[in-house]
Amino acid sequence: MSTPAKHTWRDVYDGIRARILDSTYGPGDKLPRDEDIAQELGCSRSTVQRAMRELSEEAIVERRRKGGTHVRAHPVTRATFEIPITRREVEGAGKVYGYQIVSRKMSMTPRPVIAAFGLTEKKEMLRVEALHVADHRPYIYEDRWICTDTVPEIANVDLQRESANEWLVRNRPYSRADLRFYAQNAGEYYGKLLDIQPTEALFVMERTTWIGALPITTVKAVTSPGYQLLTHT
Amino acid sequence: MSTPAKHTWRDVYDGIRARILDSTYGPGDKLPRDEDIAQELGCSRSTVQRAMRELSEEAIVERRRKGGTHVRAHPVTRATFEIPITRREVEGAGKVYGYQIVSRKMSMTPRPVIAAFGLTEKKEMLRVEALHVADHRPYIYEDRWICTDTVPEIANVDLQRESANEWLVRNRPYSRADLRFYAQNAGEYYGKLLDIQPTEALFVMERTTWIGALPITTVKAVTSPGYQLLTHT
DNA sequence: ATCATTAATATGAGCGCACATAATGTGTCA
DNA sequence: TGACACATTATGTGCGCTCATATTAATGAT
Repeated sequence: MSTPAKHTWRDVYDGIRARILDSTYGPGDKLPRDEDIAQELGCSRSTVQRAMRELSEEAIVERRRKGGTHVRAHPVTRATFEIPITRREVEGAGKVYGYQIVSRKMSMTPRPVIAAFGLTEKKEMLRVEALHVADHRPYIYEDRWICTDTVPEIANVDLQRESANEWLVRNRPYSRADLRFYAQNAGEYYGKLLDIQPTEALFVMERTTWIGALPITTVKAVTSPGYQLLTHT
Repeated sequence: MSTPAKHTWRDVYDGIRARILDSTYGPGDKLPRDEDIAQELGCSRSTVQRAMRELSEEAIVERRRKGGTHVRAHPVTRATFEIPITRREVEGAGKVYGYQIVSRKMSMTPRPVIAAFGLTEKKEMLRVEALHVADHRPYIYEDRWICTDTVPEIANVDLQRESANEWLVRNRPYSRADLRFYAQNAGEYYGKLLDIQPTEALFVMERTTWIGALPITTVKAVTSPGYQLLTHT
């Protein structure tokens, strides 16, 4: 049964996707060539290609030159998260944002920081510990290392007024970011800082950024209890 | 200074991106029209469009019809994660995968499950609790609710042989997925199941899927201590 | 049979054109 | 001044063509 009147790439996308969802094409199956689909649907190959690229980017389908298009045999859930600047996140939730620096000093990078950046040896960097506050309650504690070789200007920035978070993101765009999520107990240290029990389970986000091959900064953001990260969309 | 010899969309992409990274175009700035960029670079508008779409999808740039293209004033970190089938994740790490069902029975959905699906009232669904094992140690405990109205065949599936996880993903593709990450203490219940102290902090992933408007399944996957989720790429 | 070389082929990309769509700004009229 | 209809304009999409690229499959030599 041919299905004409598919002219927009979205139509094609929906059509193919529907056929996959209703198991007309099962996992591992090979789809027809773009050109054949185009002819069947009465549209041009470029339109089919546009639809296929979308399906491919969403990990629904796998494409290989000469190999053709296959429904992914081992589906993966691919999810996109948006991690905004903390101040905007707090204000976006209708809360009062606050920020205070806990410490700021030059130090030699400990092993975990060296590993995060993928460096070969110790280095002196600026370490900034700060607390983000929402409605006067601790929200996120961040332990940040900034590579002063890459970002020397940071020495002259008043980090009381503007968080390192914001200053960096607005002045030092990165070309690569690594993210890492996990859970850990508050312990005595974070317990005191966030004003909670040391046994509490905390959600932690680690973020490391580079410009080209040069390290910019790595942050360990320890969220207060109850924090959740949701998929965008 | 004009920059000719930009012919592939990747070249254009890199060029624009470099100009943003080195602050030639700062946050909020308006970029030239696609056509002007095309002319300057000596390529066609469609090539510029291709590059721009990429920048737009990566949240580096914002495009509006008639409004033009602007560098995002408030950059966000946008990260993509891939969450594979647990068995493949374990085997991919070179470990021995095991799986056992803890319980399986029809029950009325509790409030959190109703909320996850966005239902208006209670419903009877199949609840499957199971433990994923890596190298004979507890790896992930999953507490899953499956909507038997949407997936009646699940009643006849031998979930001892194939995890609900895998069966569903291979037989019931979803059209929408919601994800939620957070941390929680193991407590007595999860402590016993995962063979750890009740005070341990655990990383939890909740995943809810629909086909169209119909609920398929919602899972709370409680990972064992030390689990980390990394960005793909 | 085995391996290296070569041809065939499906997807990827670029171009130029036309038209669609959605915002924005402008002009008209009260 | 303010509200509303309308023209303008930058991006979005579709098409048909061409060539590039990556693989697979066929071919031939050893």
